[in-house]
Amino acid sequence: MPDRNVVSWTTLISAYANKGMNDRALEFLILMLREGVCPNMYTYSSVLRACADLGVLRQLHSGIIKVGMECDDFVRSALIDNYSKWGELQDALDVFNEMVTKDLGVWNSIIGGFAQNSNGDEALEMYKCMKRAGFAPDQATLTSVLRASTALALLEVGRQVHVHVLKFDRDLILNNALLDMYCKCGSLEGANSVFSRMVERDVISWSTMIAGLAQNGCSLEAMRLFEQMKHSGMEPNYITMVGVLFACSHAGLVEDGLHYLQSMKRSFGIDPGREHYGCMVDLLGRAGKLDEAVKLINKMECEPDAVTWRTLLSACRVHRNSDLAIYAAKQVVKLDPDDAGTYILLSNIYANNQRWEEVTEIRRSMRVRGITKEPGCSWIEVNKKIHAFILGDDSHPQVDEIKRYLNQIVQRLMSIGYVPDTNFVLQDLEDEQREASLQYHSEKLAIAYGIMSLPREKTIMIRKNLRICGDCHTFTKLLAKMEQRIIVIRDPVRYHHFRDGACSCGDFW
DNA sequence: CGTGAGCTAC
Repeated sequence: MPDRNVVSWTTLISAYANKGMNDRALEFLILMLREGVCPNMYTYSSVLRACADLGVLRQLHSGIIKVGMECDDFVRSALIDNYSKWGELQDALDVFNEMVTKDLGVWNSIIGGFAQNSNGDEALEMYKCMKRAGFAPDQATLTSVLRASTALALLEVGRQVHVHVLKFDRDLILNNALLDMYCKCGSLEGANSVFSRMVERDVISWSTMIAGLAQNGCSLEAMRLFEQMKHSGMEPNYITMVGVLFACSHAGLVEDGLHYLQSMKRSFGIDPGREHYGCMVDLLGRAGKLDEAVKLINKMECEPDAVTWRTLLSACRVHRNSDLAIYAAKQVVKLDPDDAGTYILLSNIYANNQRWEEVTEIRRSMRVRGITKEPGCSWIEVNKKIHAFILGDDSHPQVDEIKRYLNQIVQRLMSIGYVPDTNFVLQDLEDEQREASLQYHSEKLAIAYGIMSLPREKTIMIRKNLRICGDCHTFTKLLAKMEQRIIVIRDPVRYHHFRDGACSCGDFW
């Protein structure tokens, strides 16, 4: 038998890891340990890449510590990366903090870990520390930082990052992230300019731009870009088609949507999945074809999930169909038992129909499960600082001034026909959110602050934790017209792009 | 001889 040293074992393990044959890679690690060959840092960083089980990861980690291999940058970076993949950020951070010196790869791993786990604040904080420690960001760093700015809707931070991106202006992944940042921060000018300057575009670039146009209320442009994409010879993928159907639904193109859904398998070899059906339910729902939407859900090859039913529920709300709303809401609750908004909406519908027993039952099951609705919170970026407004919380230093200003706005709007909307039956607002405090919903405060503080040409970009209520939606439409401002509110589900008295969602959300 | 980190979705 030939002599097998650590290198030959490692070569083998690394090859399996590269091919995604994770079980094989682990088997060979065990075999080599059994033969008494001690793994080195190359072995561990390869096998960590192949580890797809959190328990095994922890075992490997302790093994690594036993042999003193945890001081290697590659090994630590692989550990951080793998813990992040499982969402175990505390473990990732512990590994990171134990190190005295860190190389760029390790910084990239921890920044990427936070960015990918929607922990944008931490990612940006780490990025600052990294620069303070004297490291220059590379493509991977900047991509993660862009992702963090995107998640937080921080256009100004994203613009600053753009300056660094210029050094790597041929990096496709980085440009794609930049494109997405501009789209999600409501700057189609920025996105168009990046897209037109890219020397190379892949399917992700096109898909990002198509979805971005549609999200910002430019569905017809999105459809035109899709035609251009096909014309250029680029093959659409699963995600491209989600964007295309999303555009169809926002533009009310019922026929086109049905056509693409039916033909995408034949034309592009893509089987329609949950996301495509979701767009179609949205499309049919907007058009008021609720029965057809239900039929489509029943016809899906894949199981509908909570998002699918929530989409139908939205349609029921817009078209004021209480019976179907109750049915859809029950499905949502079944699949997502912690969704406070749906319980509240259901209870409001029952209350409106004097079905008090059901109201009591729902309130009881919320208590039992410990479900409470978190207060509405809105964020806005002004002078590179994030200002948070929480319903019923007056801690913003200028809160009195902002409220005075908001009251003036409301007065002016009422003089041109704004009537506060107090129909809450098919909304998920709690009792105390309905009355006097309606006037001070967090997005209204954030918008008022934005108008006070930002120059007229700047888009007012708000991020919200809950969906916008009907009254705030009407208020913002009228305000955008009266003040001639562009206002973007990004709620957890969709974008509302207000301009000239209209919203990109078409009053459907 | 054999190692890490970044992009699009209802």
